[in-house]
Amino acid sequence: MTADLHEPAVEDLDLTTVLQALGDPVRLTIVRCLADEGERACGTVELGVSKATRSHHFKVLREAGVTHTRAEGTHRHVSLRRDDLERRFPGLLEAVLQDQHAAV
Amino acid sequence: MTADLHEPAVEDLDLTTVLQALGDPVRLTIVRCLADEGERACGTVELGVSKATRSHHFKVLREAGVTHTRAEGTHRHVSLRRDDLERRFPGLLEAVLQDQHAAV
DNA sequence: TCAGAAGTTCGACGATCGTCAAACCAACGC
DNA sequence: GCGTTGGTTTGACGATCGTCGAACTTCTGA
Repeated sequence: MTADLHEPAVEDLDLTTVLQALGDPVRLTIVRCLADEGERACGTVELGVSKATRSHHFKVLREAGVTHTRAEGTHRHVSLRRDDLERRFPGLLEAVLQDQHAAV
Repeated sequence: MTADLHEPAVEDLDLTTVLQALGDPVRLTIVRCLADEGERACGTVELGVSKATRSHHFKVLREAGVTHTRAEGTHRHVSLRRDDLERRFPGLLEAVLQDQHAAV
């Protein structure tokens, strides 16, 4: 579990990258869950995909700067970088979270 | 130039699809241009890609429901579906357009 | 009538993506 | 120590994507 936990600084957040990160059903599910429940351990989100795939999606979100990951023992606690996103792209995350349609 | 000009209805707009459509540098350039300049003919946006590629990107935006295309002779006039997007995803487009960073 | 212009469509290509199983690593509990 | 648990990494796979040139369609203007 080397895990650099590399997260971009606020000023390095790239809109294209963030939109790409959000433009996936599984990752959108993760983001919604984090928005509702606050910080979550990586594994406690039900996604219907394998461990490896889940890890991959969390990595994409983290590297896009959407989430913050805190290591604690064997667990990783993941949370939304709401303030950072709001500072860099005001209103964006709110708009994405507002959408109820996609809950299915 | 068969061109169905198929555009989804407001209630059929899908967040994932829209975010995917916006998550590309070229298409983001198009959207910004349309936001600034209003309706534009397809070809009058400088993108640095071939005719075929440009046509492809316009198609993606249209089918995602981001743009409206009006045929007039050999030209296609493309415009942002601002109202529809605002109704379906309040604040989303505004947030995307707000970003100045990406102008390069 | 016919040449040209505006867009689309059709392969084709390399690159990236989402997915998985399997192997791996690091911490915890016994 | 040792097995277990939570998560990552590593290929590998098929699918999708962005790109192009070339052929095509449709309209326009001389």
